[in-house]
Amino acid sequence: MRLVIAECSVDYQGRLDAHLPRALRLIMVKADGCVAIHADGGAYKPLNWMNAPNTVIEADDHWVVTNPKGERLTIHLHELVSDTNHDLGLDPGLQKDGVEAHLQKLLAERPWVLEDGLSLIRREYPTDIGPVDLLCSDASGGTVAVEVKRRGEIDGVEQLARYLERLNLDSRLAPVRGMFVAQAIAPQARTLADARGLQAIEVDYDGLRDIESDEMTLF
Amino acid sequence: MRLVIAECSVDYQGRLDAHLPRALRLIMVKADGCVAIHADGGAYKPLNWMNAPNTVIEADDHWVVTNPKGERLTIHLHELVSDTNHDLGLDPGLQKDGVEAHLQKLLAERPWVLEDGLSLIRREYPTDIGPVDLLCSDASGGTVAVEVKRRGEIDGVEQLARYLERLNLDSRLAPVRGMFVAQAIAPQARTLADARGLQAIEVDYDGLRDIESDEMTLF
DNA sequence: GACTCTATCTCGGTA
DNA sequence: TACCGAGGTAGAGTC
Repeated sequence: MRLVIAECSVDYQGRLDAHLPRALRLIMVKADGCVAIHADGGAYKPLNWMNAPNTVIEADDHWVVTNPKGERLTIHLHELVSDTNHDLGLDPGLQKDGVEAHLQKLLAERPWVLEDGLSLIRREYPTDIGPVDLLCSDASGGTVAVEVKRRGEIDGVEQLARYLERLNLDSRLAPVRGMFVAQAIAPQARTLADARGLQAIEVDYDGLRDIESDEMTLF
Repeated sequence: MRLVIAECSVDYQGRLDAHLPRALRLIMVKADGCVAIHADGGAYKPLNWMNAPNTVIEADDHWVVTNPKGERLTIHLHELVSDTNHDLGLDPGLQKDGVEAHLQKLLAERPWVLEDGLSLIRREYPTDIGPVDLLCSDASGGTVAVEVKRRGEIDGVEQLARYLERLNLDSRLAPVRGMFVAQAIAPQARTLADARGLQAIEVDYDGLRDIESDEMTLF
């Protein structure tokens, strides 16, 4: 990773046009070639950047970064303060826990915690407007579409309603009822779910994980 | 801006739990106190971060960054390679051109490019769930609600449908038809627009700008 | 402060 | 590859 501190001005032409007036900034060039221009504030987002894959052409007083999509970043270097380089090697990567994917997986493995007798037909059941998180069948053979969210907001309820509309056009599945599942459901989301005739269920993520680890220790 | 290159491992507990195994990385601390941990690849997004406002407590072999929301980032420093500091000062900021606001302005000035005979009633026409981008009247005196997006996705169609529902409650306007306009419309958004009886129209931003500059040179 | 919507969103998954 | 949805979305504007 190359770190350059320099007085610079920058122009970007690509998905939009943008210009940075002359000022002292950090220019970060990573091993994969991506370039980011940072000011001394404003969270982690750079002022300007160019992602890999790209080509950097370096002249005395300016760099031109281009990519295959035809975007172009031009950095004019007015005064160089510092220029260092460190080989960091490959990163082992981030381990995450507690996101929607994991919650969905936990529920797919034990749908009966949502309702007695519920069993999984398929995860990510496809429709022509996108996949339904879980398609299940209930104790009496009816079909249930389940939308899983980490936080249950109004968007998610609408998403589920859209899917149901589509699924109910399929005579092999109809009638399908909807179940909105989240770790926490906002009051407005619950109200909308009620109005649309959808069940809204809060689940305890840590509780599910405990069930998982209990099941693991059985074997 | 402080730049630390170090062999480190990192833990984040907050909106989710995340862990970074030991490796060589860049730790960037900006003047406003925000912290970002970068690997030598992977675009501009850091592996882990903590935005301002926060508090950094620095011990010999580890840092603890906490914020008022109760999130916590712990950085264990195993081996320090480099530690530098530069005062960059305030940044004059980025100047942008070509975002949704501009596209909306271009269309407001010449709605007839969307449909022959279309004329503007008002931009940002208010409803009780938010403003409609453009409210227009067509050649036969009917009312048209236009939603403008840079990229047309399913959310935008849903947004337009909600506005129409509201507008059609107003007997002075009803019936109002909907027009979904974007530089590029996703297939699923088009499908949903069709199902909702909404027109989906792609417009050429550069073409609109050319018309604008042509009009400018006429005067 | 709360709500809404944009974004050069980024990033991961999948067909 | 293109497309879709999630995100510790962040950030800006409005009420």
